[in-house]
Amino acid sequence: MQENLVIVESPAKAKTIEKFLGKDFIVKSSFGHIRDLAKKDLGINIGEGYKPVYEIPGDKKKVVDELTKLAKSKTVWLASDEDREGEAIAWHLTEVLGLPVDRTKRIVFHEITKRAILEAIEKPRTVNMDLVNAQQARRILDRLVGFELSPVLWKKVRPALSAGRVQSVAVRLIVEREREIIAFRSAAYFRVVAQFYAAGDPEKTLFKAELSSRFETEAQAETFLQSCIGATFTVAKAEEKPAQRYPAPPFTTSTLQQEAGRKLGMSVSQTMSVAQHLYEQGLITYMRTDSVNLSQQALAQCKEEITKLYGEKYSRWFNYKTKTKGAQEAHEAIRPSYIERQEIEGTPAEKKLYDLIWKRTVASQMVCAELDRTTITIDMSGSSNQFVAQGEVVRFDGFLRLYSESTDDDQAAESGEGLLPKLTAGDRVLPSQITATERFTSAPARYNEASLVKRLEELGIGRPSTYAPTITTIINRGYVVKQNRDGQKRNYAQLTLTGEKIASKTLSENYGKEKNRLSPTDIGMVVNDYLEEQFGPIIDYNFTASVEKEFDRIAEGDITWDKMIDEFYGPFHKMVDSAITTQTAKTREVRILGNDPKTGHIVKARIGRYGPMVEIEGNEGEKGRFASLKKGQLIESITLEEALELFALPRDLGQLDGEELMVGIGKYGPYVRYGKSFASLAKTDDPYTIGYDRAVEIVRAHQAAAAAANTPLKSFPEDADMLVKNGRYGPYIAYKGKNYRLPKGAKPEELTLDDCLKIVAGSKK
DNA sequence: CAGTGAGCGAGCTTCCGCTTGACTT
Repeated sequence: MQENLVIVESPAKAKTIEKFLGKDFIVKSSFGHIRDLAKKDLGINIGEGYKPVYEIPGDKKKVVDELTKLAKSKTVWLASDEDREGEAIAWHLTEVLGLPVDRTKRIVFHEITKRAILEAIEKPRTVNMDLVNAQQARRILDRLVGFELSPVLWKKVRPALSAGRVQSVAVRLIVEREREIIAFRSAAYFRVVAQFYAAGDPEKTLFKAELSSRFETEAQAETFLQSCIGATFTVAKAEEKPAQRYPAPPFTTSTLQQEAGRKLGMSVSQTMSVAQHLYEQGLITYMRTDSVNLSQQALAQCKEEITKLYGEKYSRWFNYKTKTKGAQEAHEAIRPSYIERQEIEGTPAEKKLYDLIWKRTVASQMVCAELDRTTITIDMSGSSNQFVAQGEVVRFDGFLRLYSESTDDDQAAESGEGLLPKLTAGDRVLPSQITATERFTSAPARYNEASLVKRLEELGIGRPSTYAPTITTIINRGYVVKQNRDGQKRNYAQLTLTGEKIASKTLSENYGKEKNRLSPTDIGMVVNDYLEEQFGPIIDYNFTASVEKEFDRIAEGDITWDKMIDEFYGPFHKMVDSAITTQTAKTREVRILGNDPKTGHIVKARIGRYGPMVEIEGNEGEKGRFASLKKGQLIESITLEEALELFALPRDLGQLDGEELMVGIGKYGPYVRYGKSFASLAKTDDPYTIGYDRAVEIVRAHQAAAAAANTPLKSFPEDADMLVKNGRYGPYIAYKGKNYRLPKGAKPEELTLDDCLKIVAGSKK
């Protein structure tokens, strides 16, 4: 019979720790928070000093019952995480389990190693109420903001919307980036690159050098190329500087999300779900962390592994310090549980993510890469312009042997050059070719999920456990869409000087192609503008940082939580009152796009009953024509041309089997209609351009699928009511008007009537 | 379910952070 009960937050952690502690200890998990503010209403008694009303959510009752039972006969050790939230969990446990706060043992450790845990057991403390109060203040403030702002939006904009300290800033970032893009005007310029070789080099080995100035027009570029004819080129300066490159620190939640996005193309929530699997199998440490710290044990294992793989000179013992604003460091960095395990079994995604974590962790303990950076500056006769060649040579690879971090900046790759010839000042070089290429300044990039997380983290907004859910929320509320955009074609000019001849040609390229980028919707923009206007201080980028400072003061015991909340709530509630009594948000604002060239009537855009739309006004007393905007189009930025295109639907494609074939966009996306049946277009089909043949193909496939869906996978002569069908979520059982899912691993074709009846009976609770 | 472009109005929606499964026809 165990004498001791240790309570941690995560069940996987409980299992590990139980092994370390021996049979006098039973280790259980609270599964995170066990109590929260009442779900209904505000859950805060404002008149009674903001007294919180706590309740145990339905799905936590079972855990709490079990813990309560176990706690009765044992010494309880509260081992929730060492941060504000963890301290609050410990306190809620004392309250709910009826334990004395001043005598219950509270222990903490930030690495899950036997030594760390045994040490923690040696020196228990008690619950730190100042820290708990800081958490209560955080919780109450978030509830006040969320539950007072959201109803204002229901009233002034549209029902079921939401606002909050974190999500509203996330939306704001995306809206402001979009406005930068809308306001951006691309400018063309000419960039000149020469291919030189050293005079007297029999091999004529070419190297590239770029002109330090750029030209605004093609004429200027051409004049410059003319001036190159017959000019002499002399090395003015050749510098070689040693440089070092450092490995990146081990992964936190945010950096893991970024790298998995860039290198593996995984979404933020995919990354978290795969990481969760790895964690549950004991393969990696906890995946929701803001710490870059590695345990002594992990450091030692890295050293051993690096020495084994590459030799001791590649190893460097280095522990990183977390710089992130508001980091709470309750855990280690995300690393393999056992560094010596270089590969794992699992799904392809699990293997790839594990490999990424393994490499990043081990590389963080490797020595710097040693580089030589060479810069050669070249003068030309008759001109003050200079060409500059830059080269980088890796003298010693160090950590690069294993891992190199990706960047968000696609253009960085363009500039990296290799080896340059050995040259000294005064050396002559000869141009083999000089080209002037038209380039264009580009608008700032839209955020993707990971770069948004990165930005939020920099601002200290949100926590590792909320990054993925925050993105889901702003998408679900319809504030933001994640989508791909096709690139557009554009032409650019290129002038090439070879010998004494300048050739000119026009080339074309694609630009602006985007994958999984976030952009605001019209509603997102309206809500953002409204919040900015009425609640500016709350969605200020520094709001979280400034309240965090207050929470820290509460944690230090300098101020009381209720006073802090009171000082916040007074002015905040005034803003709410004034917002409710003043004008509504600008949901009905109309933007005039121009005139329809066919009728001369005004074309305008606004938010209608069914979302954003464009309208061509009708004649006096007549209705106009309406069309919905496409996903990703905005009232603020749609052009007349784009608007007119939207009226091309529905399109008549001709006849099939004596029925009309029409293509349109309905509530459920693009469709082709034949007679009374509808078939959805594939994602890759464009309703504006789809042809007759492809439409027929879709109709035929739809007819075949409909026929297949009506044929059951399996039926039984003994019982006509029992059918195994194929549905959206795979095979299922249909029996007397109800559907039942198959147990995991069941093969539909092998099921007997008896099996099916058992499944039906078993699913009834 | 498959084109629409007001205004009678019940009752509902909502926050952030901790943690995992359960479950969708």
